[in-house]
Amino acid sequence: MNPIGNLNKIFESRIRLGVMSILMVNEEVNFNDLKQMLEVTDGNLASHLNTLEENGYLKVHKGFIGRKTNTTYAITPAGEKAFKGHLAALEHMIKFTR
Amino acid sequence: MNPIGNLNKIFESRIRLGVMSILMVNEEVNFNDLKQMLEVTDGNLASHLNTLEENGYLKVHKGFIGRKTNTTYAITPAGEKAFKGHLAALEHMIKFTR
DNA sequence: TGTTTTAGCTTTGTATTGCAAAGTGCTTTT
DNA sequence: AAAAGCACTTTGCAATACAAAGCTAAAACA
Repeated sequence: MNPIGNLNKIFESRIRLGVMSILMVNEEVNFNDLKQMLEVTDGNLASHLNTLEENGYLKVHKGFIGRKTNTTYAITPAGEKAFKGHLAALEHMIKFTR
Repeated sequence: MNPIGNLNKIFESRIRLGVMSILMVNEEVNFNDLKQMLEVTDGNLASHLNTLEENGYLKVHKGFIGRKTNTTYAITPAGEKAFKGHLAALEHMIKFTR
């Protein structure tokens, strides 16, 4: 009945939506690449990554390339489940409009 | 490249998304029915309807049923175009994740 | 060796948004 | 006459978004 009842509040942000969809197709992506793909400021991206991590949807890996720091982000199983649920809700809503 | 570049800012709100998807399948719907379908407070709904109207996505018709007021809402051509564009962007994003 | 740049943040400040609750005016129902 | 419903508007607060600035450590450059 309610076409929006199953949408996930966390994924109402365009940036968080973008992060998740990028990480669904790329096993892990570093901070800078995400920043460039989404065309956002670094502070803004960092805070969205933070809320995704706080919700258990993302895991962070602080590593190195050679001796240069390289922080990568990847989706957790919980994140994948939540995101797929959200996409299903969106698809349902879209079908509802036909 | 950017999976979220074509999303419409106006439709990032779950309630506005809900209003639009309801009005895509129902030619016109009155205030109270929208309120019940979306399970929101009247003030909250009114303000979202207002922003949709301000953006030219909705037209409002203040009429009567008998002698009782009945305000109905319907999508404008611009609203339909914008919403379809947003759905296309969402579908594109969803496909991107496969 | 000193200076600048880059990566990845955190902090700060502002502006916008979301929302509930209360108030309003008109009408209908009881 | 009183209560309730409809369709709002207003108020006020809390959460959010975002840019900009600051910050640390390492790297690249001169």
